[in-house]
Amino acid sequence: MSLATDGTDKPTLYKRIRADIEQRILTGEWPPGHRIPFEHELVARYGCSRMTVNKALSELAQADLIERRRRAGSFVRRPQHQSAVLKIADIRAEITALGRSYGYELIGRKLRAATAADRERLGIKKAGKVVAIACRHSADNVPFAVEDRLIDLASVPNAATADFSREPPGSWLLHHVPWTEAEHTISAIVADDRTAEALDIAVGAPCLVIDRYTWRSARTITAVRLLYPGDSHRLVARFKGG
Amino acid sequence: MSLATDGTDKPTLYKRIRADIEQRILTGEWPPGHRIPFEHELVARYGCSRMTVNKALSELAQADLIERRRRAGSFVRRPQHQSAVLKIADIRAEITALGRSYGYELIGRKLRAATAADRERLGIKKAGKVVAIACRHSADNVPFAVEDRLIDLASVPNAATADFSREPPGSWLLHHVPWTEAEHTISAIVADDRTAEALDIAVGAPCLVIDRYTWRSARTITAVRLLYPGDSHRLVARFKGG
DNA sequence: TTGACTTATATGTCTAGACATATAATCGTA
DNA sequence: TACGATTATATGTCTAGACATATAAGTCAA
Repeated sequence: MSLATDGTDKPTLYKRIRADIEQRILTGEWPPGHRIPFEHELVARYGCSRMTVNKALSELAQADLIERRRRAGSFVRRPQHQSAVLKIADIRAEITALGRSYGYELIGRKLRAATAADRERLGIKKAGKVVAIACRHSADNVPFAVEDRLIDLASVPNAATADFSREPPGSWLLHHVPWTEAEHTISAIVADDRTAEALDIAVGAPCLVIDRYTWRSARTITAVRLLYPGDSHRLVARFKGG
Repeated sequence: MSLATDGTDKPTLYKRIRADIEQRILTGEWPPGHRIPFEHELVARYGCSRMTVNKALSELAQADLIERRRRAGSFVRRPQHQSAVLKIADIRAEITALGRSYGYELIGRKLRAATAADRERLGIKKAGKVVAIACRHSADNVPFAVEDRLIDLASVPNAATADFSREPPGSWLLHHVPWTEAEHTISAIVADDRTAEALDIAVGAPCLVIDRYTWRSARTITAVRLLYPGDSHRLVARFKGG
């Protein structure tokens, strides 16, 4: 999206209009509630057609910077820092991006009929089979995160025979399931014995927890819980400019 | 964005085109890498002008569902669940939305010359004054979160005289600073004595930490740390369809 | 003052063209 | 075969219009 232009290239007109307005909003020249010039006024100012300013304003509206009201005009919105774009990177990508070596280790893997707890966790009602996987990701041979995953075999049958001893299940799924939606829940716990050992931290140390529930057009695919040492890992969410 | 339409209203054509394509992607009919029909083919299929299908495809590209390549065509992208929209609600809104009563309490407030630690935290270099605020938010009279905030008076001079004994500083800032950008960092810690007392939890209990750094066009506004009891609070981030 | 009706207007969507531009594919040459 | 030049083409942007529609504002009657 809106990159930092170095000024050498000539941006297109609608992008210039969008950037102009965005800057006035960000510097406070046009405060929240301020009415932006009407489309026909911008048409006159920039000497272009209405479709061009409309495209600029539509994108600003999509980014929640302005609100458009029929007959009334377009208005600067109040900043809503409750909505931020959170980057939850693929763990391997995250580690290699830091210039560290990625390591993966399968701890356990079971194929079983779904227990009541499994069905609860996957949000499915019918009986069926699941694959349960426990594994560990490490950076420079230091434990980075432990993963505890359930895959619904009704949705992903060939996960039954996949080899997860070398390829992480997340990566495998990414390449074998067409398109998914997901919901992430973030919380904090303290490490119990098992977790402390797996992450090589002290019992009682804080851990960041990411629970991800993934589905595809109303069918559950997988549920995964990732545990990170809480003092060394951080999630960064940047507002706007995604 | 894409709401569940009840079918009674007739969506506009470009929205229908966008929804049609989105559904084929989400159901897996068009898997990642699949080439979407060319614009001129969609023009023929829907019997509309090119600008209309272009608008639909442009929005799908903005949502990262497809990738557009000149001369080559438009292609379904691989799902990138590393990017999710995190809703960090205004605390009062979050609590009242749950049907619970919101409570606010100012714990401490100091106006001082910025210490080295203050300048570090706010990312400023010059000497100057800051306001340091500690306060607590509660739901149904149970501690919900404690807040530890620093405001840069060079950027927000009238914060020096604002009354934070009734209005939370976050809410005050929202109404007195035109527009801001922010970066959030999420981590986990265990409660120390002071935190445990403020949140009415046990020492050593897990806490979710949100550090928010807010600025406006390269000027620091405020830095805030929010501590939530880690076992009772959860952050939810939904991928796509925000 | 209040409520119902009318009107003006800014935005929402759409068209049938146009030229620009990046680049995949082809062709020609060393 | 390898590489450089050419060409074809899908997307990117833009225009000068058009009609639809929601709604703020004005009008008028109870």
